[in-house]
Amino acid sequence: MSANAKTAISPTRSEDYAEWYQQVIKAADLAETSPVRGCMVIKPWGYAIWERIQAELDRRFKETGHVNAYFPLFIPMSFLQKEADHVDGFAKECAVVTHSRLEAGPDGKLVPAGPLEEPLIVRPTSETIIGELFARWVQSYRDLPLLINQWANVVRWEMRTRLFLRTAEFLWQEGHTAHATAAEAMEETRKMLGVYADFADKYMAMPVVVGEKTAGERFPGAVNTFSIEAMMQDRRALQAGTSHFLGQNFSRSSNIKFLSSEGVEELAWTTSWGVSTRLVGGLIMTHSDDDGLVLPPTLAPSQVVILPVTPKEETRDAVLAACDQLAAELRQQTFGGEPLRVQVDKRDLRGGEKTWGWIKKGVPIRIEIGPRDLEKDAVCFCRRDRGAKDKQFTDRSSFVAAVSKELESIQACLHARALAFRDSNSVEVGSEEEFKAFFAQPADAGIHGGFAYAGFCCDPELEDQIAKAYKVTVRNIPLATADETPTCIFTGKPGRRVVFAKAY
RNA sequence: CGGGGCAUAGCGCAGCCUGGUAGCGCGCUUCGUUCGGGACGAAGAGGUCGCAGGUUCAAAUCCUGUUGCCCCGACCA
Repeated sequence: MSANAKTAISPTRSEDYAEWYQQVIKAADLAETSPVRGCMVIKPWGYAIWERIQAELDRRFKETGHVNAYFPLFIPMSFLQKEADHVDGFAKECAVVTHSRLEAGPDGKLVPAGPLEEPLIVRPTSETIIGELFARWVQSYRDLPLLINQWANVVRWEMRTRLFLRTAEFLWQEGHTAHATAAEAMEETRKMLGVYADFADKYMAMPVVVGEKTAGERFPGAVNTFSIEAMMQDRRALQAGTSHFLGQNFSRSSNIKFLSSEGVEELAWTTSWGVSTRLVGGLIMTHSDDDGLVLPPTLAPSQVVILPVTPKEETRDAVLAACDQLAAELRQQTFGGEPLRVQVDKRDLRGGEKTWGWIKKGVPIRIEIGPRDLEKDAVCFCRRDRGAKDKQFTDRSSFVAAVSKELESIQACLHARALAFRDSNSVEVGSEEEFKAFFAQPADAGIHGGFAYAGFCCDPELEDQIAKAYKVTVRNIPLATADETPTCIFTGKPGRRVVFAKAY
């Protein structure tokens, strides 16, 4: 980065959005591509964010009665085959294990040997293998509901990858539940969708549109799929989480049966729901600016970083001691019910370099403490959601007393900003002409469109044509207006109120 | 899987057309001067030029093959 650049990230969002995204990840040291095609390496700062996401979601899953378990990475090929739609959906992108060992070939190079009787696939998702186990575990209605979650990696052999948003291997959680009745399974599906929506909104400060997917966008094998959709700063939609009502499809294929209280053998009703490391991508594209990553305080691995300013050797020790003491005091404060995460950066680096490093990493509050502050018992601090030059001075004790409020304010500002952005790029569309005009705006550095709400008849063939013609898809049928029955802007038939957007 | 591009120091690139001692910027190390801020100077470390063959007295450079990456399409919970 050149010293006279106006922004820490180059290019800026408006110059080249896709490249800006890559550069933010690089500048914040979140992740990088690996020697393995399509796979990413998540670096400590990026992984710490994922750990924050995990911790909070795990807490919410436990709160709603779920327990964690772990199922095999490998799935016998025959399992995938049991559910017809499921095969169609995933067969094209499966990594397949066919051998059990390596041997030296004639030229001394290793070759696979010991062919397996039945090839194994690396899980692209675990419905089939978990279904097999559920069938063992469930005999009676007393065994239900079965509420299981798994934190795991999955592999989907993608053609084109982007860090966090689409990689061949990614980390996620997949909840899998079995219930005695359809109503209960549907309630579970909706409940977990709600957990995701609330988490995204409150914890990630990322507003989402909660709704049901159309038939064309449904999870392979599901009866209904629901999603949360967030608007990124290029106005495209990111599917940030999904929750599926699987009906009895997987119970039938995996034979998950139970004896009801009336002594009748019935198939269980199952659900599955997941979010992945894609959320980190969503986080980046929701809040970050042309100076790099911007983290909401809830998710920031460090919420406050203290930068000692030590211009003279004589005052150095006193400054460092004051920084440590301030850090200790700040750690007594809480945010979101947890002690503040505070770090003192004593690295022997030049001030500007250090400051910009933390700006690019997105730490919510930076504090600078120097000898002059010591004399005045003051602190100088900057909020990441404001400009890099926006310094505030206050006396030390009132800063400590107000720091939690300050973090809350940052969280609220980020959310408000994201919501305002989404709303200002969302329109109601009443006709096909308006639809065309909205999405036909000339692409400017990859930024165009937005969310278009419209009546749509949900005919899968028409949806497909629209996708081909405009590269726009129905993101979902928002639950908030699910009872409305507007006429379709394309056909005039009765339809649903849907949100259209270009999608990741 | 189709079309195009690229592969040379940790990162970004030049050199290739016209074969002849492997270079530049950033970063890194040391020293010095600076420093309430993305500094300056000096001295250093670091590369079998993606890989495998071929042509040649001589290959980063020419030829053939191969692998990987990027972009555009197609595909995509």
